[in-house]
Amino acid sequence: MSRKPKSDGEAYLTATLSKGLEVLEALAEVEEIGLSELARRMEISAPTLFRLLATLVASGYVQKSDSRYRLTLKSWEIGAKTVRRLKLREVVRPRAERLVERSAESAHLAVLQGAGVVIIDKVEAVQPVRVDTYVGQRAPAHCSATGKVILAFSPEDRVKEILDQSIERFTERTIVDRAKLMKDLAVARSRGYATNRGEWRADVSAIAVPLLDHADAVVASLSLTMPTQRFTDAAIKNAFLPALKEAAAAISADLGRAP
Amino acid sequence: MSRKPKSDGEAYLTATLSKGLEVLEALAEVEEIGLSELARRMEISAPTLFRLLATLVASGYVQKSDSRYRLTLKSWEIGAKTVRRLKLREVVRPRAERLVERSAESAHLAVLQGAGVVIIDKVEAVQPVRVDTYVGQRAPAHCSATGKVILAFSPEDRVKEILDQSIERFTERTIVDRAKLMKDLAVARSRGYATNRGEWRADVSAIAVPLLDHADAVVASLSLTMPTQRFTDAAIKNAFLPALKEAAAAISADLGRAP
DNA sequence: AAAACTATTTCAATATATGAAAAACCGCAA
DNA sequence: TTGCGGTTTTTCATATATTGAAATAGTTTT
Repeated sequence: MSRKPKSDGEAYLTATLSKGLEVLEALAEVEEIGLSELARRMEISAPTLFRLLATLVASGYVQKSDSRYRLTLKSWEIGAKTVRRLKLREVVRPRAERLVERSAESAHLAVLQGAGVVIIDKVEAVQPVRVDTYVGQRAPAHCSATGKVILAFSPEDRVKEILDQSIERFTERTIVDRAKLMKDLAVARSRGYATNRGEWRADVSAIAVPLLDHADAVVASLSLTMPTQRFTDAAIKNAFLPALKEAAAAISADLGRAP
Repeated sequence: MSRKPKSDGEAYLTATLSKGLEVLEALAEVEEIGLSELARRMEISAPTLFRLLATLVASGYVQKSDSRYRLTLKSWEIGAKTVRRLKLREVVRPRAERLVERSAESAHLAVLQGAGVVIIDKVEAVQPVRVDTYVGQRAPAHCSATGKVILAFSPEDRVKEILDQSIERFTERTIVDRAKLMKDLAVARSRGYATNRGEWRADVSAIAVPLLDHADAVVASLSLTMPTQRFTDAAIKNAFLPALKEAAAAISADLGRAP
C-alpha cells in the first residue's frame, strides 16, 4: 500500500488549487481587503484573483461585502474537527487549570505540526502583565520551550529532518548553531524539561515538559509562559517545575490508561 | 467601490479550486483515508484526486504517510487568526466562567455565520451527564437557542434570507412551519431570551440571551446547554435566566465601552 | 465633470486539468 | 515461488478550464 518516495516531489501539482489556498492564507493576514490591493500583494492578475475569490465565496470560505473580502470561520470549523480528534485537550484541560492555579502563570498545550508547534489549548493566568499568545498560534520548534521539549524526546532522525528546515534567528538569544542546539536538547532530555529565555520573542520565557503516551512516545507538551522578569531560578525550582511535573505525570498516566 | 450584484452569481468559478476544497472538507469527516476510498466517496477519478491531494500536501493542509491521508492543523491555524480578531472571546470568557459557576451548566458563546451559528468558545460545567458540543461546532440557526436568539434580534430581511436556506427538520420538536417560527422569534425578542427543548438534538435543551454592542446590534449569543432533564421551568426561572441576564448585561456593557 | 481609482466582463490564446489505460506496487493465497 | 485482486502512481493525447489584455462599468477624488 506504500510507494517508494518520488524523486521529483514537485510534480503532479494543480496550480489553481495552490493559488486558491494562497489566497486563503493571504486573507488570514488581514482584517479585510479589496481585490486590487490583494492582487498587488500576491502579484496575481485581477481577473484571476476575482475568479478565485468568487470560488472561495461560493464555497463558503470567504465573505464578500461591498467588494471587500474577509475570511469566514469555515476553515476554522474544518480545523476544529481535526483538533477535536486529539482527545488530548479534554484530558489536559482540568490538569492545566490546576497548574495555572498553582503557578499563577499561563499554561499552553502544544503539538508538533510540520516544522513547528501549534498551541492547541491555553489556560490564561490572571496577571497584570501577560504574554500575547493564542490558541491556534504556531511557534518555531527550535526556540520555544514547548518545541524544544518535544524535539528532545523525539527520535533523532525526526529531529534532524525538522532542524534541516528551520533554524531561523529571531533574537540574539536564539540558538542557531546546530551543535549547541543538539546539546541543549540533550540537556532537556536528561532533565526532563526545556526552557526558553527570550530565544523566540524578546522578554518572553517559558518552561515546558513532555506529555508521553503509553509507549513513552511524546505526543505534546505542556508549558508555562510568562514575561522573562518573572522567570526566576527560584520560581522555576520551587513553583513551576514541581507543578509542571505533577501535571505531566497525571496527564501521561491518563493517556497511558486510555484505549 | 461596490458593484451592483450580479444576476448570475454562479459564473466565474474555478472548478479545480472548488474540488480541492471539497477534498479538504471530505477529509475533515474522517480520521484518515486512502486514495481509492476517497475517490469512490467523492465520485472523482483517482488520478485527479491524486493530484489534488499532492497539492494539498505540498501546501501543508494534508499529511500523507504510507499512502494514507489526513488533515493537518493548517486550516485550523488560519481559522484561529480569524477567530482571534473577534475580541468577543476575551471579553466573554471571565463572565462565562462565573456564569458556569452560578448555574452549574455549560456555557457557549456563538456567532452567526452563514446560515447557522458557530460555537466560538465554551466553558464546560462539571456534570456527570453532559452534552456533547465543541468549540468550532456549527449549529442550525432555526432550532438552536443560540441561533434563534440571534435571529430574534436581527433585522427582518436578514432573518428571511437565512430561513429561506434552512428550515430542516431534525426532531419531531423542530419548528419547521415558517409562521410558527416567526412567532417563536417574536416571543424571544419580547422576552429577551430564546429556548430550545430538543428541537435540534433529542434530549438536549438550551437557553440563550443576545449579546448586544453599543448600537444595540446583536453580535453573538451566550447560552446554557444541558440535558433536557435538567431544563426545568423552576431552574430556568430561578437560576439560568437571572445568571444569563446578569452575564449578558455585563458583557454588553463591556462591548459598549470598547472602542 | 474630468481624472484616477477600483471592480467586472469579455474573449481568443494557451496552459492546465482530465481520465483511460498502463505500469508499478503490495498483501495474500496457493 | 507465482499469480491474483487490490491499491497507488505515471504517462499521454485530448478536451477544457484558466489566463491576462483590454474593454466596460462603477466609485471616489479633485
